[in-house]
Amino acid sequence: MATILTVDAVLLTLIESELHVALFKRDSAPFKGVWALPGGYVHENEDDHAGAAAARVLLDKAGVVSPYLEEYGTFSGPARDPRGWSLTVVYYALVPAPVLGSSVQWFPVDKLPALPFDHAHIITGVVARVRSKAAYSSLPVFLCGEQFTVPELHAVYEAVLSEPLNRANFRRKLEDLDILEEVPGATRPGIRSRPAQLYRLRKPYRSALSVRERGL
Amino acid sequence: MATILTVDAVLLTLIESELHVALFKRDSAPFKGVWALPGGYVHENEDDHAGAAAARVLLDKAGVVSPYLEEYGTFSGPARDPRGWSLTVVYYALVPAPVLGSSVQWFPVDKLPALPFDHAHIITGVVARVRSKAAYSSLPVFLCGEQFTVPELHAVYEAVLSEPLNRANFRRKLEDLDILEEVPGATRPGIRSRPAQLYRLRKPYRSALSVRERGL
DNA sequence: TCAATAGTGTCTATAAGACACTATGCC
DNA sequence: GGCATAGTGTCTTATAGACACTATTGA
Repeated sequence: MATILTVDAVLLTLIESELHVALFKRDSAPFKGVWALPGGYVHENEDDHAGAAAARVLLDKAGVVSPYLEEYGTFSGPARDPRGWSLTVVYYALVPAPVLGSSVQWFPVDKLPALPFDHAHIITGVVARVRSKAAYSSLPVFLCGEQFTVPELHAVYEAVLSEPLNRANFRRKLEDLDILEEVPGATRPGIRSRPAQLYRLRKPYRSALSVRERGL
Repeated sequence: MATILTVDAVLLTLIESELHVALFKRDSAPFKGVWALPGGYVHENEDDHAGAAAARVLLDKAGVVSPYLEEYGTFSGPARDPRGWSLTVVYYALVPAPVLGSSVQWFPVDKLPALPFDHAHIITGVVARVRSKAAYSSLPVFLCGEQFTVPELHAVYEAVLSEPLNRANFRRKLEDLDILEEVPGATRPGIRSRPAQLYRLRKPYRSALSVRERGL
């Protein structure tokens, strides 16, 4: 069993209404110096489970503590890593502000550089999963900051789903979901227009997501 | 990296309208002789990926080639296996006829014996996933044989979801899904009643599943 | 012919989508 | 005051659920 066991993290954010993924310059072989997903070995003495390893990688490499971190699946085989048979557990996370470190860079998900291993394939799969989940869950709220207005969240959904959503119906379904609460008295000023009420996630939903029977 | 990497398979079937899971008597340590999920190490020279290892385990231990085999997720940590830090990739499969081998036995999913590792936890998760998927996909057809009648499939859905489904509406939604085709001229004789038309999955759906926006 | 289950037609209730309207703050 | 965007009320349309009916076989 010389199997290589790693975790990889697909960190996503929204920049100018486009999904972007965080890539890092690899600092060791193989593919040293090449842009790739942040990842690494599981550390048996510090990681309580594979998900903890992914969280550690995100913290170390991007300084990010993501409230939403979910397993996507595994990728494995004899050919995906030049070192031999390998298996990686892929996690994905959504963050609001694109935190920029020295070696991290954000790339639009449909304009990626050449990627090592099967990372292009992995990103394709995760993006499809996120888009699909957005249609029937509250996933996209994690792309907003702690506080946000309904029109802002509306724009985020439209960006992720890349289709227009009726404003009034969007509000109605948000209301039905009952996952947001008003921030009392707080509004986001409008430029030359009416300010919008600020909302935040209700506590029970801060680290999980809410699912609707039909789409949002 | 002395990490233990395994796959485990949750093989499910329906016996007398109850979900049952296939358990095997372990033939090696740890927990030798104890009922457990079929599983094992990945064989780097024969398994093209972790899913292939799961398929191999199912074939070797249960003689089953399941048309539907999907990854559920990973379970990992320092404590789940007495040998040390371990990670298992869990797959699940649904089969029609409860094939019985010498060392395999079917247990109702809510009346399991004491299980080693975190197998009880794994089964709970998979069963929840299967029940949830049944509500909006064609998953349960894999619990039927190659050919089946609509009333039979109807009963399977009711068993998995454990709630009554309106016959007429069930038929309408099946029709909308358009995943079945009539077996020309073939019917299942009724005892003292009208025989039912036999159907089978259309080819494109024989190894995948179809998803509805709303539930079935 | 009748018991029993297969299969269909149609009405009703609910939820989604469309759209027009009102409200409010900033220039 | 008027422009721009926030926020609401309501009509229409699609889909899900309920239910009653007809159809077909075997005893």
